[in-house]
Amino acid sequence: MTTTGTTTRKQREIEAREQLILDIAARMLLERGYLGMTMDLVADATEYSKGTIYNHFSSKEELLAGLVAHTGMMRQEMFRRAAAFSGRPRERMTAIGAAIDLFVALHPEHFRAEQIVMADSIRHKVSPERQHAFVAAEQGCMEIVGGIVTDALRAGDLTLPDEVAPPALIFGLWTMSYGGHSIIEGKPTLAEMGIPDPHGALRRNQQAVMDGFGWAPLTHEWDYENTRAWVLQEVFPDEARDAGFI
Amino acid sequence: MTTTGTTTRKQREIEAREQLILDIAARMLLERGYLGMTMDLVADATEYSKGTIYNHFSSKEELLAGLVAHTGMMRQEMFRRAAAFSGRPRERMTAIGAAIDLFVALHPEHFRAEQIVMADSIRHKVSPERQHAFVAAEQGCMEIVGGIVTDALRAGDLTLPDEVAPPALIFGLWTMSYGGHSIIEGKPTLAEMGIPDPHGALRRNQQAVMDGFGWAPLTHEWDYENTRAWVLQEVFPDEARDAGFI
DNA sequence: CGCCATTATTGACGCAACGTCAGACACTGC
DNA sequence: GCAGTGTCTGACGTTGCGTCAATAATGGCG
Repeated sequence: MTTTGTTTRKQREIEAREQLILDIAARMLLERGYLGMTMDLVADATEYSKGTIYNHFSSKEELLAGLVAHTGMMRQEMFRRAAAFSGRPRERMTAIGAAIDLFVALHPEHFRAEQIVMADSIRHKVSPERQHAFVAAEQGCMEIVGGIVTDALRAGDLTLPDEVAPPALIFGLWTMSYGGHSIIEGKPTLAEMGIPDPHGALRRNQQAVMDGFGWAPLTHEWDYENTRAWVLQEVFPDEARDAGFI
Repeated sequence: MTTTGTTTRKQREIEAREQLILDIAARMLLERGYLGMTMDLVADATEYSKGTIYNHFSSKEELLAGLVAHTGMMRQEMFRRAAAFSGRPRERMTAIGAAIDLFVALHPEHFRAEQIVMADSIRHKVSPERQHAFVAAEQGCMEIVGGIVTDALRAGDLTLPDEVAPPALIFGLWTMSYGGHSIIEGKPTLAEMGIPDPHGALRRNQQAVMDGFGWAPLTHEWDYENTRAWVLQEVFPDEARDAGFI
């Protein structure tokens, strides 16, 4: 038998199968919810037996955690590309916002899986290694965004009061983004409540947070919707097309 | 047999039992999570049989929805009292923030139950009546907050740009609050990420949103932490004591 | 090529939890 | 006391998670 590099044919087969399981589980989670995603159905859909599925993921919780870790890494990669956008720090933060919107559109199962996995009762069944995988992705995103804030402080575009540390500002944008996408996903009646374009409202509110901390240039001095359009076109052309954003 | 008013002894017994079931289910949901809250255990803990539990709630999902409806009504009541605080509109909005913090501290199971119930796969198993119960509570809260924004606009404390409707501003505060409490609950490692006081950071960020829309008086012109302390003491003395806030 | 050791795969099985329902039970009016 | 009405019960059918003994595939070696 020949091997290519350091991986045998068998190892590559196993890796491909793991990807297949994740893809099918993701679709099933979206279409049928957590309870509707049964290990038997996953086994059937992949055309492997239950035992084989359990060789990859030792429990249903591990499989979910695998989903979160996988999409979490993709998110970090999208953050990295967004942060590399050349422009003023607040434009780069706007690019991060665009990246999140795209990410949510392309991987709508991520937040749902994350919410389930984060519940204590589920999380303590997940192996430390896999937990570390998605915690690291989260930390990575925080650090990327933290770098943008640092650049803004250095450039003099932003001056935070003493009682507000940079991570606290990031926390504000994070909470709004997280809550916004959770609510948009969970409440189909926002339009009846007077919010016909929740995604637009979310963007406008995130700009308001930055305005509130005096992060230059302010909303009325700069067209950040234009920056966003530019980011979608230049940084994420493929993703924006796939998500139907352009 | 004698009856008091329009309710028989039996009816009152049933009502008290429903309350008992809800209390025990809430505690169990908190301590053991959604999967750990089994109908058999609820039956055991209440010292009734499973059949009797199912006379009150026709499924586990209905029981969960019952929890959400129950605490949702309590939340609406707390919003009502907070909005009645006498002060400038932005102070009253700050009072709403304090009410939410107290509510989350006193009923930590609410958001968790709500997230579970809101997943499509669960929600479509819940009876329309009970769904209406908690949608109505949500709408009620929105209307109360909407009234405060309207007052602010009338008083001239707030002027929104054309593209931002009042519900869109409320949406911003809502998403931040929802996401904030979800994240605080779900991520035990915020301190390691540089956010040692997430509740404080959340409050500061919500004030930033209002600052961002120019809602007078701005943060640097008014001590809203002081307003909050006053609200806790005057409007919610009992709740603040129970939650350990004062 | 044929043989055996090792590894991978399978699906029937044990167990736990949801929801049901036939029968036991309690209460009321006569 | 007794019939009738409404309430309560827990054993049972079903489904889904996770296991493991049996089976199949793989690969090294004479």
